[in-house]
Parts: sequence; structure tokens; C-alpha cells
Amino acid sequence: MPVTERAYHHGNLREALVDAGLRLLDEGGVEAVGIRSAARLVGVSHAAPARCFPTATSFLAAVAAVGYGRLAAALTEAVDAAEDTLSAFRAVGLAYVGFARREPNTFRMLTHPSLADKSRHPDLLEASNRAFDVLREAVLRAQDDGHVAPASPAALALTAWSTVHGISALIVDDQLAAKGYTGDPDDLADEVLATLFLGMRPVPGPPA
Amino acid sequence: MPVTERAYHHGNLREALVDAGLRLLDEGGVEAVGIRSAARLVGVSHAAPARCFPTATSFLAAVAAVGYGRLAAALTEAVDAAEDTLSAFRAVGLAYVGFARREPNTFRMLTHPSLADKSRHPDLLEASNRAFDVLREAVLRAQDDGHVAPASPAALALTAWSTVHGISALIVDDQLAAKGYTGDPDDLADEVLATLFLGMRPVPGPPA
DNA sequence: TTCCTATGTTGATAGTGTCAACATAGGACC
DNA sequence: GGTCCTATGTTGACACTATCAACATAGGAA
Repeated sequence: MPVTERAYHHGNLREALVDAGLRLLDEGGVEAVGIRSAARLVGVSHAAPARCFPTATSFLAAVAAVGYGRLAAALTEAVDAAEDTLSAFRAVGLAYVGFARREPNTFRMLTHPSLADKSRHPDLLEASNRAFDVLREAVLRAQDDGHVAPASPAALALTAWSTVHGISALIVDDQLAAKGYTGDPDDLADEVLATLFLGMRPVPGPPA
Repeated sequence: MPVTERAYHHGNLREALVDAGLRLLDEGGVEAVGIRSAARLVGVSHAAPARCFPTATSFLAAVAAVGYGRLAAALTEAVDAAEDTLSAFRAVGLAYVGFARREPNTFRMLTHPSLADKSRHPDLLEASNRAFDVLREAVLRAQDDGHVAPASPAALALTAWSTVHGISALIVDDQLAAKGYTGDPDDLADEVLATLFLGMRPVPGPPA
């Protein structure tokens, strides 16, 4: 028997269940991910997940934590690919929206109402904070280079996060046309980010 | 028998169920609202709601629509109380955040993942649009008075909506401290809105 | 007065999460 | 080297949910 599979008596059941949860999420949306379905997919009894995940929401939290990890990776990649701190700041915003559009179900899982109280799920909180840190540090570096006003970095980062999250939510739920915007979602993301950057600029008015 | 109660054979069962749903929402959060619980609360059989709401999510949609109505009312009230168009624009942003803080469960219901596809729930879509329109028109009026850049109103309104929604989501889920902001949520809302207004200003840089 | 439809009821089915009791494999310890 | 002991998983049950089909009935239409 191969050691890589069916070795659930050795601790990789949790990982296998999370993988199954991600597949369920991808295929059937947030509603489709449950411990019994995941157990069925893994090929284990319906009560086995209870050992790894004492409650159903703790399972959701584990799946969402992976989602935040993917988001953090996407943001990090965008920052690393940028040439200067200002374009990095811009890139991280676009990467956030791009991630939401690429993985809408994952994006929705991140704000699942059952996971609203993140203090109950330390791993999820940490994964969320790690993704946020990528954006926060991009703001900090742009601030160091004088591209962003010398205000509280925490507030600025929260502003940026709020903006990109909000516009992503609208785009993912197809609310643009209903709200009177008929153009390309990417163009809107550009416009929204431009407004954001304008508001975060250091001085009241640079030359042009 | 009083005509106001127990007259469910005459068409007000739907309303009674929605009321029950709102109570369930308020007391037990988004997870607590279901058709069977609502039926129990109203004092009707478990399958009665099926006549008014063919599916469970259609019931959620009806409850959420009332939530959007409340939101629209709060925004309208804020706009009406303002003295000029610029302060009205500011007031509507603060009112959005204030509503989210006052009714966190209602706020979460508005973005419930089951309701992501609003095209399936015309009433919900309309209620959502109505709330958005209050903010959109506030932007338009501020633009007419020269307080906002002459860009696409739809894009500007979506930017503002995104920002206030994003910051509300973070505040409601108690994510401020975890994200490095230790101050008062209201102060943060002020800061975020200030940045938003700065970015939406008409010219690159007014005097001060 | 006689239907007919709108509105609820009853009962059944399939799915979910959670708990308690039981089985067992593998390492720990003497 | 043999004996427990614990971690891991199974089985079965319970309560809850949504959804469907079959049935009942009240009130208006013809």
C-alpha cells in the first residue's frame, strides 16, 4: 500500500479534508462545503472529521484560512513583480480584485457569516492578518518613499483594504450593471484605485 | 376573533413570516433564520411558508430586502438632515457605518453568500439599488455643487459605496485591533471618509 | 348552491451537525 | 518482549433542516 494515500491513521486526514473542502467550495460554492460531504469525498466515515474539527465552523475556518493564504500569495507576487513602491501599491490593489474575480467562491468564503467572529479561530485570524500585512507593508514602503501622506499607516492600510474589498464584492456579485456602471470591471477597478491613491497622496496638490 | 391576528388565510402570512425572520436574525444571527423556525414563531405548520416562499433562500431574500429598506431609510434620513450637499455626502457615509454598527446582524444578512446572485431575487435587487441610489444621488448633488470631480458618477458612487461597505465590514467583525488600529471605530470611519473625499475632490489641490 | 382555487396541514424523505459507545493500530513504558 | 494506553476512526442514534406529495378547508366565482 502506498504510504502517501490511505495513511489517515498518521495525521494527514485533516489536510485531506481541507483539500476536499476546497474542491467542494470550488465546485458548489460556499453552501456545498460541509463535514459530511468532505468525509464522503475523502472516503472516511461521517463522524471522522470530528477528531480534527470539533465543530462544523472550525472546518470552514480551516478552508477559509487556506483561502487567505492564497490571497496573501497573490498579493505578495504582485508586490514582488513591481518595480517601485508606488506601482507596488497599485499592483497589490489590482491583485486583490484579480484574486476575487479569479476565485469568487474562495473570496466569498473569506467573509462567510459563520466566520465573522475570528477570535474563535486563531488560525483564520492569523491567515487573515498575514494577507493584510502584505498590503500594509506596501502602504508603508510607499509612504517611506513619499508617495503617501504621512498619516497613520494603520488607518491608511485599512482604507485601502476597505476599498479593494468593497469593489471586489460588488464585482464578484455582478452588481456593476445594476448600480449603473456598464463598462469593464477592470476599468472600474482602475478608476476606484486612482481615486484611492489620489486621496492618500502626501500633499494637497502636486504639480500635475 | 380579532382580525389583526390569526388572519393568515387572508394574505398577511408572508409579512408575519418576514417579521419572524427579522426577530430570528436579531436574536440569533444570520444562521438562526430558517423557514421552519419562522413558521414555529408565527404559529403555523412547518410547510406553510412554502406557499409564500418557494425556497429557503427566497425567504432570506425577503428578510434581506427589509434590511436594505432600513439601510436606505437610515441613509435618506442622514441626507435630509444635512445642510449642504458636501456635508450630506459625508453624512451618508457615516450613516452607512452607523447602520452597520447598530444592526450588525442585519448588515451581515445583506451580504449573505446565498444571496450573492441577486438576479434570482428581483425584490432584493431593487431594495439594494434603492439604498445605493440614495448614496449615488448624494454624490451627484455634491458633484453639481463642485465638491466632487467631474468624473463618471457611477464610478464615483461605486467607489464611495465600496469604501463605506468595506470599512463597515471590518468594524462589524471586530477586525480593527487585529489589523493594527487601536483607536475608536468612529474616528477611523472619519479618517477613511476624509481620505475618500480627498480622492474625489474636483481639482488636484485646493488652497488648504 | 356548487364548484374551484388559494391557503395550510400532515406525513415522508433526504440531507445536515453533533454526540455517545465502540473498535483498533501503534507507540510508550515497565 | 509483552502489556497497557491513547490517538484515530467507525457505527448508530438524535435532532434539526429543506423539500415534496397528498390531503383538507375556507371563501369567492359562476
